[in-house]
Amino acid sequence: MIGEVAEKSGFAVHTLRYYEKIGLLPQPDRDAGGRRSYDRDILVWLEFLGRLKDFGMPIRDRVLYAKMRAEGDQTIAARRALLSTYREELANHIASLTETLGVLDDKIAIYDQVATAKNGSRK
Amino acid sequence: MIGEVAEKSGFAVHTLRYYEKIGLLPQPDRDAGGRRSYDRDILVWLEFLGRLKDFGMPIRDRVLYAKMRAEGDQTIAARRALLSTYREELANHIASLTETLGVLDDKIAIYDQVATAKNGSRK
DNA sequence: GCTTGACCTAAAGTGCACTCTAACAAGTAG
DNA sequence: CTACTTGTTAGAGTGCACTTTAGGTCAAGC
Repeated sequence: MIGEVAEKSGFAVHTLRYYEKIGLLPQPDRDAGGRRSYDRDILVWLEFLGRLKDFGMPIRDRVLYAKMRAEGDQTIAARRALLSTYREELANHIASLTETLGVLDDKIAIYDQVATAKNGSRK
Repeated sequence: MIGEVAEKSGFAVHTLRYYEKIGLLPQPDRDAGGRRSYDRDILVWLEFLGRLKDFGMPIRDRVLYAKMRAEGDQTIAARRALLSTYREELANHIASLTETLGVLDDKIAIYDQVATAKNGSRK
């Protein structure tokens, strides 16, 4: 079962066990042979964790978020606050990356100009 | 002099020496006491390196780019190709981050709804 | 002349986030 | 019955990008 979740989620089997150990994933049920048997909604959670990871939330805070989530409704305000902080950071980051995209486009355009000038002068 | 560049660029002194050792920065001139004396345009280069770093270009490729740059015009096509590859990657990354921003906003909105429902039911 | 502070080098250490190893168990196909 | 696959654990190892340490030089101020 862990292999299947690994394949569908894109995380390695090792990574799933590691995530479980550090508290990012809930302790799954086990089958008769002691193997992990996951709920289907684990994939939704993993997809969300992947997003948190992709934009740079450190694993520490992902763990914190996961633990609060496991504690239920009384942590909603704290979870909202945590996500809000990262939401702002992400918005700033996107703005800065968009600027960088423009810088790269400018650079590439300049390289093209240099190349064209060379071809032109070579006639 | 290295302290001044560190302060203006935002990179630590140690990091500047490390960057020099791995070939990201040119070997600067030295003064009588053997201290690094940088050209003013080092700051422009550092700012660009910072951008390459920020969007996730690994140091390996930053070094490759720096080395090609040092080799002069004959590497322009290769440099253009390298930047183009990362430009595409960056555009995709920005798209995915923008999607994630939406996901976060949705989550936050849901948390707000839950909080409102609670206050309402509490009367 | 001594201290302070900025600089120097080479090399070891750090923190993050996995990733792999070793040694084993259990179920399945031929 | 044997081989193969998939799973189990604890703990060691890896790669990246710095970051710190150890041990030193040099110029300026008191």
